[in-house]
Parts: sequence; C-alpha cells; structure tokens
Amino acid sequence: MGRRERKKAATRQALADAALRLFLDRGFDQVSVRDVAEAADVSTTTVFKHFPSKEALLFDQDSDREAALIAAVRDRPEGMSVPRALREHTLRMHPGGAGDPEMARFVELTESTPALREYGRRMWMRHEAALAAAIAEATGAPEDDPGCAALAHFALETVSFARGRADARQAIEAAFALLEHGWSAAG
Amino acid sequence: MGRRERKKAATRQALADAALRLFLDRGFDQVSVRDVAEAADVSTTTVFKHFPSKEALLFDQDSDREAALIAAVRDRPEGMSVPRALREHTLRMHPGGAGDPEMARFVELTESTPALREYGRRMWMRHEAALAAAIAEATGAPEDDPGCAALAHFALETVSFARGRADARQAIEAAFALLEHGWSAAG
DNA sequence: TGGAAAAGTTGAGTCGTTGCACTTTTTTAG
DNA sequence: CTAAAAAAGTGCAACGACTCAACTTTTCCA
Repeated sequence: MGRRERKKAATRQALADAALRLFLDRGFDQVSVRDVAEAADVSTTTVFKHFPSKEALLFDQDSDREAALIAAVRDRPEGMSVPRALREHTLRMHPGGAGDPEMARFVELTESTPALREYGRRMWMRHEAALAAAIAEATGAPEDDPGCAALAHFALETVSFARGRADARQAIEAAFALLEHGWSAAG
Repeated sequence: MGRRERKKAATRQALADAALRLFLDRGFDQVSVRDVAEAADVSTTTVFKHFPSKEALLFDQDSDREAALIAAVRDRPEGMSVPRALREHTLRMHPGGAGDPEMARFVELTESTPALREYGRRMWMRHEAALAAAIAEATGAPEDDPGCAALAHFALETVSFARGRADARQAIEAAFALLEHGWSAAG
C-alpha cells in the first residue's frame, strides 16, 4: 500500500474518530460538519470527499453485519426454520443491556436522532436482496421468489418495528411469530 | 369561518397548487422553494409558515387515507380475515394502470425522487398506531397487543416492499400470503 | 375606535452540500 | 532520469433549505 493510500486512510479515520467523539459529546444536531472538519484539521470539502453525507460519518463499518446475517440463515442448526434462525439472530444483535458502554451510547445516539434513525434503517434495509437470495438458496426456491423477498424485507424491518416500543424483546418475538405461523394461526 | 382563516387557507392552497404544478413540470429537485414562493406571490419565509418542509408541499391531504385504511378493517365483509381485507385495500389503492393521468404523474414523481419516496413512506407509516388499534378492536385483542401492532406495521410496509419490484401485484400478494398463513405453511 | 394578536415581509444568518480552481502526488513517456 | 500529463487531495466561494429576530400590515373583538 503506497504512502498516498495510507494518508487517505489516516485522514478518513481521523474524521470518523473526531465525528464519533463530537457527536457523543454534544449530540448530532449540535455538531456541524465544519466542527468535525476543524477537529480533524481539514476543510469541510474534504469531509465530503471521504463520506457521502454527515450521517455517513457515523456508519462507517457495515460490511460484517451483512455477512453475519447471511451466516445466521446458512449455518443455522439442523431442523431450525429460517424465520426462527432470523429471530435468534435479531435477538442476539439487540442491545439487551449487555455490551460495552461505548456501544450503548452509540445506540442511544442513533435512536434518539431522527436523521440517524432514518439513515441507519436505510443502510440496514440494503441487505434485503442479499438476505432474500440466502433464504432462497436455503430453501431451494427460485432466486427471485417474492415470498423469500417478503420474508427478508419483514425480518429486516423487525428492528425498526421494535424500536421505540416499551418491550422491544416482546415486539421482536411477536413479529417473528407472525412471520412464522401467520395471522390465521395466532389471531 | 372568518375572513382571516379564509385568506390563510387561500394562500396555503395557492402554495400547494403552484408547487404541484412546478414539480410535475420540472421535477422536484429542479424547483427551489423560492420558485414556489414567487409563483404564489409570497416570500420564501411565508412558505415555511404554512408547510414544515419542501416535501410537505406535495403531501397536503393525508387524513382521508387513514380513514379509508381503518374502514377497510372495520367494515370488512362478514367472515373475511383482517389480513385479507388489508390485502384487498392495498391492491385497490395501487395504481395498476387505472386512475386519472394526473394521479399517475404524481405517483411517478414521488417514486422517482428519493427525498419524496422517503417522506411519503414516513407519512404512510404514521398510521401504524391507528391501524394497530383498529385491528385490536376488530379481533377483541388488548389495545396494545404486539401481534396486532406487528401486523399493522408489516401491512403498511408492504407498499414499500412492492415499490421498485418488477411485478408489484405479485409482490403484494406474496407479502400478504406470508402474513396470513406464515412461512411454515408456504415455505 | 383602539389596540391585541395573527399573517406576512424582510434581511441576515446557519448548515449541508457541491462546482470550480489550485496544489500535490503519482504515473507515464521521451 | 526527467518532464509532462493524469489523478487525487484540498480549499474557497456559492447554492438551496431552513431559522430567527425585528417590523409592517391586516383582522378580530371589546
């Protein structure tokens, strides 16, 4: 890796670090892109050469989440249904009081700021196509089967549904119960 | 209603009309709020006294859609399940080639502009709580039943799911089949 | 008729974001 | 090895959405 790419990665990291620190400190809306740029000692234009938007400064590493999602479907235990595997994965990912306090503050920040909620949801829903393909592969359905796509969409949407609800765990379980057995079985 | 409120409503209507005309003409991003204000012969700040954002200029009448949604659940034919009633309503609302050409152009505009897609979805999902309450009432469940809320969320989300898909009708039907009978029955 | 309150205007300003121009680095050609 | 061209990084100025504070006009009502 040449010196150029090393420097580029360094400023990118400096921007992401400064942004995270400032956002956690003062709140997303109370920090301007100019503030982040000054904290990293670059101009505001440079920020947008590295990140497509202000929100993107926070959501920098997103590739491993998709891999874990696909793996939850593909490597599920013998005999476990796809919706159940997705339910387990969703509950496992959910910050049920565990995890380091830094991560807890991050989650609290993203959930309390509308712009970040929206952006985070859009990033998350981008995995719909990949998840649908994984489900289709796991069940032998055609690759563009609408039923698999629907399950993928709703399974991902579950975290948005649970957000802001009093009992998030209960909401997730109710949503996946609906997806697994249908309304006619429960209602 | 006094002259004061009448005038207020008049300028509001003039703004919405001018905005619709200009947006359909040139496209959302090619029209500035200033343009809309000048077309309605007011200042730009006055626009934001009437509408909270540029996008809101397009989505002005939204109360009857919620009423129709609730009615579709409450007044469904004897013996028809709630998910099926919602499916019928969704298909009925969908612009499957019918409808006046003005409405078709409106839909085409909102679906081709990212900012409008997002805004429209948020407006639509605001009806979740009301729909969940209607479902709970129709089935005798407790008012804050998570299962009813999940069905409401997913039923509303169906239009976002179908958007951008090759066969929207097929997507809607697959989604509601999943909600009605569950994955275990179909997959 | 005399104001209190609301609507509208104005102008300056903030913030996210983007062209355009400039500098620096890397690559390529002679 | 060096000069020039291609590429990448950087910054200034600007645009558009949106806000705030002060002020003028209009409408309401006592």
